[in-house]
Amino acid sequence: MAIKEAPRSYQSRVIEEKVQKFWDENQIYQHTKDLRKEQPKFSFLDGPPYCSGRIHLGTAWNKTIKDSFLRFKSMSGFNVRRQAGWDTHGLPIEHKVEGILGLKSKKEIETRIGIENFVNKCKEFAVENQAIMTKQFEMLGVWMDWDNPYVTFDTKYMESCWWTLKKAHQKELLVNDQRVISWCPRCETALALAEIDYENKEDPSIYVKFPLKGRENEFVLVWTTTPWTLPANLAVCVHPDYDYAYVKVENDETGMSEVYLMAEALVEATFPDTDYEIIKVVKGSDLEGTEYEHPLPDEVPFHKDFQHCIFTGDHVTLTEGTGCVHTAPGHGPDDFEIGKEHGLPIFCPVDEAGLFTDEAGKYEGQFVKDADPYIIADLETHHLLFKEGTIDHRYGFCWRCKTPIIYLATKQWFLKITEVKDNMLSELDKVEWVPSWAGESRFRNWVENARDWTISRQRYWGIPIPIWLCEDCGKMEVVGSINELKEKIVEGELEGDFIHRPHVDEIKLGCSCGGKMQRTPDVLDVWIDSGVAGWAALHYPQEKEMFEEWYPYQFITEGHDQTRGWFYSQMGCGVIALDSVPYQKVLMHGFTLDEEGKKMSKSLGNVVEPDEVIEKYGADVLRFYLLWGNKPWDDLKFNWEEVGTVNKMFNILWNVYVFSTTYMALDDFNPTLYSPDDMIFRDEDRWITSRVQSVALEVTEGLDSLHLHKATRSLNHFILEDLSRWYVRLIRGRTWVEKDDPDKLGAYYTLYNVLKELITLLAPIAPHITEEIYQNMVLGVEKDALESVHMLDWPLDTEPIDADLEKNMEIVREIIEACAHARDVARYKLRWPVREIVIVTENKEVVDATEALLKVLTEQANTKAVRTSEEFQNLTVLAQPNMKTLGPKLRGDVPLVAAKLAEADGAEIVAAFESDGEYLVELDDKTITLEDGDVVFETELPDNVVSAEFSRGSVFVDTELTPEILSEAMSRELIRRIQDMRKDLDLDVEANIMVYVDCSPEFRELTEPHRDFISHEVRAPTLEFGAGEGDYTKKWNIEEFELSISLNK
RNA sequence: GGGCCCGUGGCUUAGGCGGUAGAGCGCACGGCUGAUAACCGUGAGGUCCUGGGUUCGAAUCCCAGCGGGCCCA
Repeated sequence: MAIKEAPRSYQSRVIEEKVQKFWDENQIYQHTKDLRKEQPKFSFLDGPPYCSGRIHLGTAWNKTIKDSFLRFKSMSGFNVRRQAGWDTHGLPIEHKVEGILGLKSKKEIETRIGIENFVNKCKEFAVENQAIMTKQFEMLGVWMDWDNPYVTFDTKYMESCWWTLKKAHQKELLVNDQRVISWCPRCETALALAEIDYENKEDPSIYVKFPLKGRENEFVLVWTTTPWTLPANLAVCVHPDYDYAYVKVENDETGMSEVYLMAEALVEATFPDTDYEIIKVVKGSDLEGTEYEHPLPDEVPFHKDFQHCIFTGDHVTLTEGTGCVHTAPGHGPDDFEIGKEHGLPIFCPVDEAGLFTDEAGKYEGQFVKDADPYIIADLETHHLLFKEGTIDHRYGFCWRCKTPIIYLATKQWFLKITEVKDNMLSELDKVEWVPSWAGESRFRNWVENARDWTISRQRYWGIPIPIWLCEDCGKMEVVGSINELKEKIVEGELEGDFIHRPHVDEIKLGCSCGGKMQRTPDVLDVWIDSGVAGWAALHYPQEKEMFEEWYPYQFITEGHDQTRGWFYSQMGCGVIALDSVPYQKVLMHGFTLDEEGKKMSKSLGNVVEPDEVIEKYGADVLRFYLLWGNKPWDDLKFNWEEVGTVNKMFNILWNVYVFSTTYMALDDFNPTLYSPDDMIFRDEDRWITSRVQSVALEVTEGLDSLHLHKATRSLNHFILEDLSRWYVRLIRGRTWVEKDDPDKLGAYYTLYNVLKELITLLAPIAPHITEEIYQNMVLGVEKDALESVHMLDWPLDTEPIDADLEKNMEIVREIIEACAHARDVARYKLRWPVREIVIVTENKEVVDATEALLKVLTEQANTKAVRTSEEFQNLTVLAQPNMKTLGPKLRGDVPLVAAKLAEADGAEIVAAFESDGEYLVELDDKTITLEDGDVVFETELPDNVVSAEFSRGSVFVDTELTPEILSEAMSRELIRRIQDMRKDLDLDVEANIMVYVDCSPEFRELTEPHRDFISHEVRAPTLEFGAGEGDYTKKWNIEEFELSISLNK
């Protein structure tokens, strides 16, 4: 075994497929888990993705966070529970299946297909999707228990869910009640708040006149955007504390004046272009009990005998409308409350499909939204429509079929969340949130506003509500387990998929009264399904052992949409079932948006598939990008260019790896054969070793605190700046030495250990490339090493960290970069050495750094000498007469003095002023005394010096071309040409060649002194001057020299 | 209307316990050449959304507003 030379280019897909196959065939995941079996537990609960068919970028991000963090935990010595979960029930799949089967309505499910077939199809669909999505997650490199996931349709899982409901019943938190709830007329089912999407929608906006009883031409003016709810109007609400005005207005149509009752504050906005007169103002409370007539008594006969009047309520606002609120207790939650308070009937002339019933009189049989124009027309006919327009506002839609929701009064099952809200809030305080505002502000706000939870659904594919009601006495029984069901069964059998509909519907239980109990036909809200995952995944309470080991969970992470979703449903279910919140720490992550910051959606056509990214750049690049692009809790604007940038980083990492293995393979390097005493380590070796440990510290802190972007940024900086751009550059010369040179070995050894450390740190985030490098490089030489990089212990060793050394290197790097800049200005090539550099600084740190890393500095600045100084002494000082003072004083002598000053050494003049306070100029006939201020000085760099500044000083580079320098420069130029030709021939790195240089005598004279050096650098034991026969000959121009080089293999 | 988050060069962003604004990409120019379909250097480019306040000093803290996003009424 030995380190093999790595493939020249980074081919992510090839590597990733190979690595995944390796994991698979060798059960690496299982082995990694086994390795940590006896170590402290870390329990994690996977928020179950919905089996919709394909993962999207957000799901990929979610699982990447989970996988990276859990791999880190595992390497840090924890026995991690990471069971995958799947959410399978509910409307989304029912819809897909309806589509597949060509069903158009809920009714057709029962009449055309039958519930059993439908439910079977739904299950089949979920199972297929689960398999597809599992493959996608595996391709992303996610390690979870894919073979043993929790699935919400699993019988044991459902049993735990039933138990939860039974607990709720025992605590009297499960009630059946008539309330007004959000309803989807397309799916014909109740919806929970979490199942409503809000989007903009255009609706009618109408002002309706309700005639005040017993008054001629006086009306209450009400505003509504849902004309179809007017047939159910039973009252008008006003705010007790606001002022209400009687407004007199001329009716253009009839020419008669009419009086409208409305909130005074809204009069101006309601009559922007009309003359009006306020004839009276009263308090809202004064209006209580005022009677009015329904506008459509002929169309809806119900109203003929009903007494309509005005009530007061604090829910009335003055933000829009008229301050007189149309109230239909059958169609609005607030209205419902008002109705109950005043003993109104809950009049709801609309059926489950959203069609008006016979109670709606004229409108019977019409779909409510379709009836809007007819109702408006009827109002118009009665001259009761004051104003008609449209409004664009936020409106709720069914989360699955996008049908606008309506509010209906129906009997449903509820969990009385309002009664456990306080417990939820105190449990919330025990949870650690990242970021903290996610819990302390956002989630708290949501819980504080919690309402009772509508958990019954009039659908098919879901966990059947385990409630049986006696047909005779009405007694209610909540079944909490399968055994309990078996015990109480009197009719029907437990066969087939007995726990799902329709089989469960056929099971009847015996009642204490002697009657039979029939199951309530509803299924559960799917948010209950996932809400119970904490214990249902462990089959608690049927099985207790795992529960005791793993509950509660130390960590969960989901997107911010789960504030109203899983964070909440788990909290609610947990408090109801176990009086506790199931999770201890939550990372709330963001959404993936498109490049413009818009939501990705099929209709916008801006969806980026994870597969697409993996295909192009690989899973590691995608994973790294997702954790690098921004803070985890901010929304991520997906950006292809940025992915490309990450890809570049991986390429460079690969290049470093190729570089390393090329030489290590060539020399058959094996770090286990040497002890550090056998090798020479230079400052740069100690530096990179220190650096990688500092990075380890940053990565650990970043991952630990879930500031994942800090971990990736630290790694990114290290790979690019420290390792590739600096360390490899510094050691390049050392790798080009033959034999087992201790200095070269020191570089190899350091490089090897730094790379090993780096891939260990990177392994949780980029599991494939690191495994590939580990398999070749580490397992190539360390025969006793663990079989996978993911089994290694997390490396954290602060001992090699040398802060001074890191600081010094930073300074020296800056100086070297300043030198490069100076050379650039002077157009003086890096390849040519310089005589001297002078670092001018008053900063002691710079002087120290220069001394400490002199060798690095000398080599990289390509200079023969380095000097530090507090000032640059070789400046030429130019002295010139100060015309302002000397002009009047010397007059005609000025040019003479100027000439003398120009000849003189400026530095001497400065010295004279400093010592004597004056300077004497000898003219032919007299001596002139110049005082301080009579001369102005300018400094000038000598011709051969260029300077550049860095943050703590300046560098002066002496570029004078001495014969020695030129000789070396030409030799290096020659080497460069020969190397270039070697590359043209694609020679092996270690291949020897013969070289003939046909050039002028001058060039020969310049380069010959370095003949041995040249031979060595280009691996040419034979290096001759003069024309020679070669396999490959090329003509070159170097500066003014023309030459021809021939190579022989 | 309420809650939360975000607003920093053309793009993506770091910083955010107050002290002269950092980076990457892109662009322009130059360089390097055995890691090289790489790489390096330099440069241009910023009212840190706006307006107030606190302070010797605000991108940072406070208030108000504007714009965007999410969630809810």
